[in-house]
Amino acid sequence: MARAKSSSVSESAGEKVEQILKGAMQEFLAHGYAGTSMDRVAAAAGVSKATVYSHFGDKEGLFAALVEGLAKKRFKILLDIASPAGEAKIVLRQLAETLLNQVAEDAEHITFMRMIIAESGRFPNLAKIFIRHITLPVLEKLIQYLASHPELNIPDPEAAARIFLGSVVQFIIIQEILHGKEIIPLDKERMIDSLTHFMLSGAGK
Amino acid sequence: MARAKSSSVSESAGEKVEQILKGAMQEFLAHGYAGTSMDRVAAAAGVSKATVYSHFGDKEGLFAALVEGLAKKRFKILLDIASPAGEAKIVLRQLAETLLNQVAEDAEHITFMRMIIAESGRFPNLAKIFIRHITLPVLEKLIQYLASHPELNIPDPEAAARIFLGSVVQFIIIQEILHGKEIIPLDKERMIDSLTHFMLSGAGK
DNA sequence: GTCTATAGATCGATAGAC
DNA sequence: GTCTATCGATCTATAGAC
Repeated sequence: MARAKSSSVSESAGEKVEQILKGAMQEFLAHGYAGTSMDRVAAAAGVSKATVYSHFGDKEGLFAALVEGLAKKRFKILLDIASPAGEAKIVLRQLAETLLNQVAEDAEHITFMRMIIAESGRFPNLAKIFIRHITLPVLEKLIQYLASHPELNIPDPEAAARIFLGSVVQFIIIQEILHGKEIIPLDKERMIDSLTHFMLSGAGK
Repeated sequence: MARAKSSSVSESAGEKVEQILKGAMQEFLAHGYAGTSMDRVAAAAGVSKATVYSHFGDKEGLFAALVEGLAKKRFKILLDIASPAGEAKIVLRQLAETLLNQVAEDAEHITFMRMIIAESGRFPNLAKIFIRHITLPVLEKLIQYLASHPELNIPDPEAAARIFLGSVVQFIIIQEILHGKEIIPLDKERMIDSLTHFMLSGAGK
């Protein structure tokens, strides 16, 4: 019952590593990089501090490993969202809807975004991992969609995709991350309606 | 030459206070909240640590005073930008242009935005000060402008204003704060063109 | 009011036993 | 590999001299 004290078998291959990553994620998301101590990471992971150091070298190495893993996870989620099919009016509406509902309600995602921005000064490479693995693929999918539907009459698909996703993400940042919904409330549906309205404004109807 | 050792006159009313605020801003912008020590603030301000504490109580009080001051300064700058006059096409283009050029090139403003987002989890009130003093006034001016020009045929000025400013701000966040311009470069002019295109899409031309 | 000096806690990182 | 114990530095905050 109590965990094997281990002697030879070494059944716990990457077991402690995952414990550490999980505990570290918890602490970094809660307190940011500078605000997180290695003692607390070790405690949250249920291992000793020395074990943490033996696996990840130092605090920065642990943080980098953590963010890369999270970015890949988020990458998957968002790419599933952005698989377009059907009429433009419906596709665009659904994309905005899913982003606003899925992301805005996901507290961990919110906190993750906050942390990436927070540490983007000291850790530019982590921000770039985020851009490369999350922002860029979603943007590219949308650009491709807009460009392959000439009936929409969009003069610059790349810029339009930026406007579309930028509006949605910034809405989430203001309402959720910066707690703006208590000060400037605005229904998600109205954002969705207006976004699709502008995107379809050039269509022949 | 050397500063008066002071004995009675007390010419330095809020002199040290301003020194402290200046030094603190420097340190907080460079290292974030948790990453900044009161020793370094005192050193950067050229005063003793005890003096810092006597004026601002504790670290959080100092941070709050700092952010409130910055918010008011930013508020002024952005409100000057958002004073609309003239034809819609030109007014909107100029607003986007000024925001993109003025804000994107202002390293201090970039860093300030990063810090506000970074600390918005632990210090929600600071984020709210930012929203109330900066985001809200600019948003309101734009809403008022859009609403008072019915020839633009904008169905929901509040949502449209969000889209306009959200696109611009998120563009700055991705390109500048998250270092995205090295990965997804995009000319500001194309953003401006597309933004005005969408906003004017309902006008009778 | 402003300083020096320091208390008391916590930090990142490591040595050494097992 | 993983642990305990600890080092030396640094942290926030304060006491006491001037």
